[in-house]
Formats: sequence, structure tokens, C-alpha cells
Amino acid sequence: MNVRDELRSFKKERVLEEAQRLFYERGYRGTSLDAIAESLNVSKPFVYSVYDRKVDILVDISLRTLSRVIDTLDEIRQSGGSPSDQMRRFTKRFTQDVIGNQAGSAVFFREEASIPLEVTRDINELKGRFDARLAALIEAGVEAGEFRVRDPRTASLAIGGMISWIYIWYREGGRLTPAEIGEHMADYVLNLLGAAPAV
Amino acid sequence: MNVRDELRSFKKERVLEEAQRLFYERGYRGTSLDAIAESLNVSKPFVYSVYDRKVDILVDISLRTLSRVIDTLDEIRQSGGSPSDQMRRFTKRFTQDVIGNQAGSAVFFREEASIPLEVTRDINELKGRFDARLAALIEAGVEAGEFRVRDPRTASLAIGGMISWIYIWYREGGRLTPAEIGEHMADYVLNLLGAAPAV
DNA sequence: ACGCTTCGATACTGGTCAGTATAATCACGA
DNA sequence: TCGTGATTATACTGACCAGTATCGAAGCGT
Repeated sequence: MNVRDELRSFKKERVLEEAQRLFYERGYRGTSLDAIAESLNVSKPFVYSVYDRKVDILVDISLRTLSRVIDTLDEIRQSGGSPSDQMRRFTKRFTQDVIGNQAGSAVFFREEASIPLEVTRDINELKGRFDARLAALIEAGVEAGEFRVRDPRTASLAIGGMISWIYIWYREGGRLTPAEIGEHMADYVLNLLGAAPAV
Repeated sequence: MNVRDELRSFKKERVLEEAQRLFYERGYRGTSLDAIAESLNVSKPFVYSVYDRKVDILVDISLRTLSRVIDTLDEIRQSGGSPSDQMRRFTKRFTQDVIGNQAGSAVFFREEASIPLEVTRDINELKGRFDARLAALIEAGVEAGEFRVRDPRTASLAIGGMISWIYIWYREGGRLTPAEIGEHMADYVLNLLGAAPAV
């Protein structure tokens, strides 16, 4: 990767970052490209030099946000340990991811309707993959006798929702630190799964 | 209420219903008033005869959706019974509410950024009231020795999120009926709260 | 049947915005 | 210092849309 590409990549990153912030505050359709450009102290063609269409920015935000949690889950799955242990670690990591990328998470879940149809397929495929892998972890726990759950699919949706939902209510400087929230969530998740009380 | 008012009320209801459907599919900003009118086989001034501004429709959808769950919670609280029992009934009712008003729930949570500032205050006040009352129910359960929860506030957010989240994934004609989903959710919620296994 | 009132359709307006054509500027080598 | 290629700003265009003015039609009482 030469200097030119690095420069381009850096510009793209800055545009993405700023667009994400504005989409979070004003919504995708409520944010004009001029507003993004102005906020970066550049002009519209600058933005167009790294993204061909406005919607490409949204797609980028969405795919990154989704890929991140899938990567997190895969990483935890491959790291070994008991299902209870994996679930606890995953919950804490996922909680940090949502809080650390609150704007991205919010934009991803809110702007589903603005995403072009051909990309929606990919997104749904990824979403399905996430849910299936989380359900698989739950099933592993059931088989190992650690969890007692009647329907792993809905359990995975309940858990995924409970943690994703943090993007709705988390506020910086609130009563609890992100780490504390993660600990509470991990307790709730293991309770929900009927896990034997942890040490 | 005379005939004229009833007529007006009926028109308003139809406009709301159709707008909600379109907002759900295309987003608030992605739906023009002409599209709403066309979908009802009327013209724009017809819509304006019941709502002065486009955003009033959105506000109406949001307030109705939010009021409904608060009413549900209040009703359950006043109906008596043990905290576990109330929580189980509330979870099932809330689940049915979300599924029965999926479009409204989705629009409410997605379009927060499009709601005018002066209404946002009311909405946040109502949201806060809901969370506080749900937390109060959890505390009552803890005091009664039925629940074991370290932090009722985050538990109420986790529960509220887990159930609200259904608007994201529920699809009509799916594997489970709404009633079955409600049963599973109720189990998860009581587990989450560390309730002694129900009979 | 006739006038009066109400309601809604047609048609317009002012503003916004995604995307683009053109022109200016800058970096850099000769 | 001058020329060349890349990059970005200015300025424009075509489309869309919220909200409104005007006009016609339909209902209703007399």
C-alpha cells in the first residue's frame, strides 16, 4: 500500500467517522452531504472522492458494525473454555463493542429501510449467521449440562437484543461504567440461560 | 361527540394507520405525504385536514406506542398478585403488544432523531417513567425474596430491551406463534431475575 | 330547485439536496 | 521559473417534497 492509498484510506476514515456522528444525531436522510463536508471543513467533491454515493457510507457503517460483533463471537468461540465461560466473556465484549460504537450501532439498526435491496441480502445473511452461532453456543451449553433452555433460537435473540439495546439507553458519564454494565449483563445472560450460579 | 367529529376521527385513524405502515417500510423521511395520500387514494389536502404537519403523525405514532406499554404495566401493577406473577403476565402482554404493533414500535425507536425537541422532553419523561416503574416491580420482587438481582435499574433496561427487540426480528408466519414467544420470554425474564423456578 | 357551506382535488411555490461540470490551486519535477 | 497532473472548491442542475392557494363539487337546509 503506497502513500497515495494510505492517504485515501485516511480520508475515507475521517469521512466515515464524521458521517456516522451526524447520522446518529440527525438521521441518515436528515444529514446532507454538504453538512458532512462542512463539518469536516471540506467541500462535497472531497467526500465524493472517497465514496461514490451517499448510501455507500451507510452501507460501510452497517457492514463494519455487524462484522465486528460476528468477529467478536468467532474469536471467543475459538478461544476455548466452557460454554458458560465463553458466554460470560462474549457478553462483556459485546457490551463494550456496543458502547464503544454506540453511534454505529444506532445507525445500523435505525436505518435498515435506507439500505439498498441488494445489500440487504448480505446484511440479512450476516445477521442470520450471528444468531445461528450464538444459538450454537447456547446449544453447546445445554449439551454440556451447563444451561437449561427450552428454545436456544429465541434465547439467542433475547440475549442479542438485551445487549444491542444498550445503544438506546447508554449515556456517557452515567451511573455505571461500561465495565460495570458488562458485568451486570453477563450475570443476567447466565441467569437467563439457567446456568448454575457462578462462583 | 357528534357525527362530524367521529368522521374526522375515523379519517385520522386511517391516515395514521397507513402512514405508520409506510414509515415502517420506507422510513419517515423516505415517505412523502403524496405517497401516504396516494396509498389511501386521496390527495394531500385530505391528509392535512387531520394533521397540520407531517411530523404530527410521527409524534402521534410515538406517543401512542409508548403510552400503550406504560398502560399495560400500570394495569398489571394494579391487578395484584406476587411480583413473579405480575412479571410473568407483564412480559407476555408486552410481547403481544410489540408483535401486534410491530410497525409502530419500529417507527418509534427508529425515528427518534426526527421528533421535534419540545416533544422529545415528553417522550423522555414517559420513557423514564416506564423504566422506573419496571425497576420498582423488580425491587418489590427482591424485597419479597422472589428475585435475586444486584441492580434493578439495569435489569429493567435488559428486560425492556429484550422484549422491545422483538420488533426487529419477529416475522409473521415464523416458527413460533406470538403466544409461544411470550411464554419463552416470560421464562427468560424470570430466570434473568433469579426467580425460583416457577411451578 | 336554489343558495350556502364544507370539503377535497389540482396545481403551484419555495426550499433542499444528491450528484456533476468546470475552474482554480497545489505539489512536484525539470 | 515553468509545466503537468492530481485534487478540491465553486457553482450548477434536475428532482423531490412540505406546505398552500385556488377552484370545483357535493351535501344540506329551506
